Amino acid sequence: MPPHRYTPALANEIELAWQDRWEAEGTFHTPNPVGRLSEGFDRVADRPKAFLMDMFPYPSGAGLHVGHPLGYLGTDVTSRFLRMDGHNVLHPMGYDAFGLPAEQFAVQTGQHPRVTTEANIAAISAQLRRLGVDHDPRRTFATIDPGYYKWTQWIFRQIFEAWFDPETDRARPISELVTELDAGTREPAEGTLPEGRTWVQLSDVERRRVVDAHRLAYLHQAPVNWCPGLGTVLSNEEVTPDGRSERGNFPVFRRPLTQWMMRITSYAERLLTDLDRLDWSDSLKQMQRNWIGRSTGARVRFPVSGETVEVFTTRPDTLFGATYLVLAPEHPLVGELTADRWPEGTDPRWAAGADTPAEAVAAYQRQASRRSELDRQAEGREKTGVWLGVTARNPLTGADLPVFIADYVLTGYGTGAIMAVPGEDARDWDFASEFGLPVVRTVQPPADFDGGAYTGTGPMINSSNEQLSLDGLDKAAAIAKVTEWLVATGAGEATTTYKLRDWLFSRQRYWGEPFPVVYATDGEDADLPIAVPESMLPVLLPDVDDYSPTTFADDDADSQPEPPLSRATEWTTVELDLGDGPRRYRRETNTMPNWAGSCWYHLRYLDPGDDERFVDPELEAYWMGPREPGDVGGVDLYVGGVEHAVLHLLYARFWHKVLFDLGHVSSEEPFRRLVNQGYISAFAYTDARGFHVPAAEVVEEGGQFRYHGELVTREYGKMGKSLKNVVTPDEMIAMFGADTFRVYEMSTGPLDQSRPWETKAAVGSQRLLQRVWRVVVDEESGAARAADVEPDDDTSRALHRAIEAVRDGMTTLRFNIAIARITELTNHLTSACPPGTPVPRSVAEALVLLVAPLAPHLAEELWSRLGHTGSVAWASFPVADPQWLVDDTVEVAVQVNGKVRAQVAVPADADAAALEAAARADERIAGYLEGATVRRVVAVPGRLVNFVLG
RNA sequence: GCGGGAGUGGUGUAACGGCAGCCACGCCAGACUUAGGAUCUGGUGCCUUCGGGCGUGCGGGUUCGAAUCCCGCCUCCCGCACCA
Repeated sequence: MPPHRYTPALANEIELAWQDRWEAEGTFHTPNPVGRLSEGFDRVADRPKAFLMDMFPYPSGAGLHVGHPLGYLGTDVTSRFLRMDGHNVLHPMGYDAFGLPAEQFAVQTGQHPRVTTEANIAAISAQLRRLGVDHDPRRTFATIDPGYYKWTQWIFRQIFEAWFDPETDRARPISELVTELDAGTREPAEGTLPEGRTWVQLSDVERRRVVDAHRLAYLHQAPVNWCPGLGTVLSNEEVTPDGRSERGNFPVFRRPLTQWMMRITSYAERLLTDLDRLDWSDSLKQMQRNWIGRSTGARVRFPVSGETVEVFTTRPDTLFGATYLVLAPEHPLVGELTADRWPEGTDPRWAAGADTPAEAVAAYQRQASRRSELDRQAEGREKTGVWLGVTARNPLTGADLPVFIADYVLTGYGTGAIMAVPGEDARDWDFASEFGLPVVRTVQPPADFDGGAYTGTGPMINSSNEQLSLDGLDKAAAIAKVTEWLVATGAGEATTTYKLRDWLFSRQRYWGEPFPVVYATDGEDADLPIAVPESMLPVLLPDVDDYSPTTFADDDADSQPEPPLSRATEWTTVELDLGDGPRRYRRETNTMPNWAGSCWYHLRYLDPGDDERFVDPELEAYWMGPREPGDVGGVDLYVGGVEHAVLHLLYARFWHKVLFDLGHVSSEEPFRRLVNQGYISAFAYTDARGFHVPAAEVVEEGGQFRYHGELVTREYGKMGKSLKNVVTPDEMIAMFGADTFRVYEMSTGPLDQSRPWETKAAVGSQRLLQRVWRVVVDEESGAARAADVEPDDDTSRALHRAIEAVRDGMTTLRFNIAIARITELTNHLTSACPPGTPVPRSVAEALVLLVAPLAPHLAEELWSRLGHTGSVAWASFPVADPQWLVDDTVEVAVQVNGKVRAQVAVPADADAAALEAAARADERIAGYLEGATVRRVVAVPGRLVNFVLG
């Protein structure tokens, strides 16, 4: 073997040396325009900025497999490209380190979660460094750092001390609400005043309750997802569709409990409409739209025995067809409406075998609360419910409508009550069939319609009386007309509703951010939260002996949450002076959910050491501010997995908008452009018993797969320990070096595409880098082959075409294209400049610059062997000379009736007439045209000629 | 059920509406070698009577021209799902 060949051993040597040098020289220190990190800013002051970010990892003990770095490498290549192309690039990395896995590990081992978490962070950080990523090491942090979560608590305080003003459609400080309430210029929001009282009549404590009910972060007793198996409550987003916990797969029950909530629903409309201003994939936007779930329709009020039941419907046009009402079992009016006894002749199906309506209702409510969502599904969609023993009056027809409760109506969506129209709604039809309720069709189904609920379109029928006629109208016209009637008679109005619910924000866990909240220990205000003053932040997480929340039997729905912090008794009670003298308080013992820390970390990268502010407004404006009026601003490229499509991304957008409203940031959105990287999947193999065998030891023989000679079955799926198919970056680096690993990982497809892993295919990337090396370095002597000679025209054309295509691939995140064009150029140079001949310096240098973002260590080494002393990371990326992008002559296809019959060479600037003449001159084409009638000639300069024969 | 996306060689993929399969893996052959999981060179969609013919899931349409645009099917992937 030649002494100076680019082998894996040499690659490793080069890589380690350059990684040390980058660190020592601070090559990837990104200067801020002002403040602590501004040293060196003059070097980049005239550059445009680019802020690139990855979704930061959770430091689990398992470390990284080859799938994890895909996105990190995508941003790294982009970051390096943009730096070379004249941007001031910010590409930081941090760790999302609070959360369940670390806590569970702590519970098992008795070791503090901080210890294991920090060890895991160190391990992953070393793995990332070995990949050669260009993160600014000064900007890294973890969400568990007190210097970070101090500001998470500070932001919570901002949200707590704010309310949403529906008139201006934005959050405002709560003090402004109090001022307006005191001045009488604003009425408290609906439902926040005690019955029959006004603001001026209230005591101080009563006023505090009213104000608290307006806050964006508020305590609320409501049905929540209680998971006895985990000993904690969960957000809707953390519960799977079959009613189990996303983590641990335990049953989840709906239980009324007092918990912290965040009023994200106030932002539903803005979260929805601002999606249009973002550069995100359509599918991702659609997922958020579906989650927000906007529906337009009407509220309609139905009188029921002295009360009013308000329903939400998207089909007010079918009001003539409403034949009964259904309330959710948890609806607040159920108790009041329930009749004392069953009327004569009550249908036994409606009474469910109970002696009185109250008994039937109580039994049904109990059953509904205990039934997990899973049970509901297991029973299919069979409709159940009971009658309350009362009827409502249809405001339009005056008809009596029996009022039921049933669990197919959900509390928390719309008004938690519906008008049932069995003729046009499948669920209502099923219920009506089950309970023998009448059906009135109000939309004419087509002649061949074979029964059931008709949900299609058609002219209105059976919809007329002395008050109103909708007959013959189409859906839109009928909705408009009936809505007008509802408003005129006071029976309802048009409205919009959302599927999005407020965000359940407290958890009964140890390993999370403590709330900066205390309560008085006695008095009538003892249940009212008080925010800990800014000066007392952070509220540090205390040490405890036992990290586990009290858990219960999976199915113990009646159990009560007992957070671990409630056992830290010397922490939970505290004497503070909050302005009115020292007083004893008890601390909030819930902690924040895992999502809190990731809601704002993009802002903290701008200067994680700032102890005065959560972010310097000047830095925020520079790195994230809008580029022109109306621009949303935000991170320029955010890359991460699609699994965060609704949870993290919705929460982070919400927090960012609150901070925007309160004037703390100038950007309206956190992430301007977002790309979901694909997944790397892998083959796994099972033996005859169905057990997984080590994938690395399986060999293919004639289309069959064998493990130690034994026939095995191939499966395709995730990479995982249990499937015995994990490949780690460390293994790849040992086998090939980090640069080969990077190039291979980037060469297998566009960044957003999923792809299968195939370790042995990486030799292709290895060969490419070896050829690049050989073009620049003489393998025998180790000397650079570059010489000051002019490249020939073919080489210049190959070079400049490659430059153009590589730039395109880099900006569109299609690194596979960039690598393919680099390969073509390299292959050209390999044959144009065989060993022993000189390589034009301008071409060799350009090649090194082209590969630098992809294989940075190799590029640094070659750049220095070419005589440069500075880092290639800061060299200028080549720009294509347009002169070399066009050929003097081009080969043009000649078609006859759309089929290619010949190639002719013509000058590149030949016009249509010249093209046609050249084509006709071709012998073969002349043969085709002879004796035929040419009906039409299409000649596209530079592309082709097509003769259409008659 | 509703919504979104995708179907191209044995594999990963590439093609401003303009010569389908760039670049790789694999495979075949050769060179250099004591050897090769090294390196280099060439070949590799299918059929063929060697003229050519057929090929981008299937069927239609628009167009001089369709992998690409439109319509209808089929298959696969993802998300949501009793949301009134």
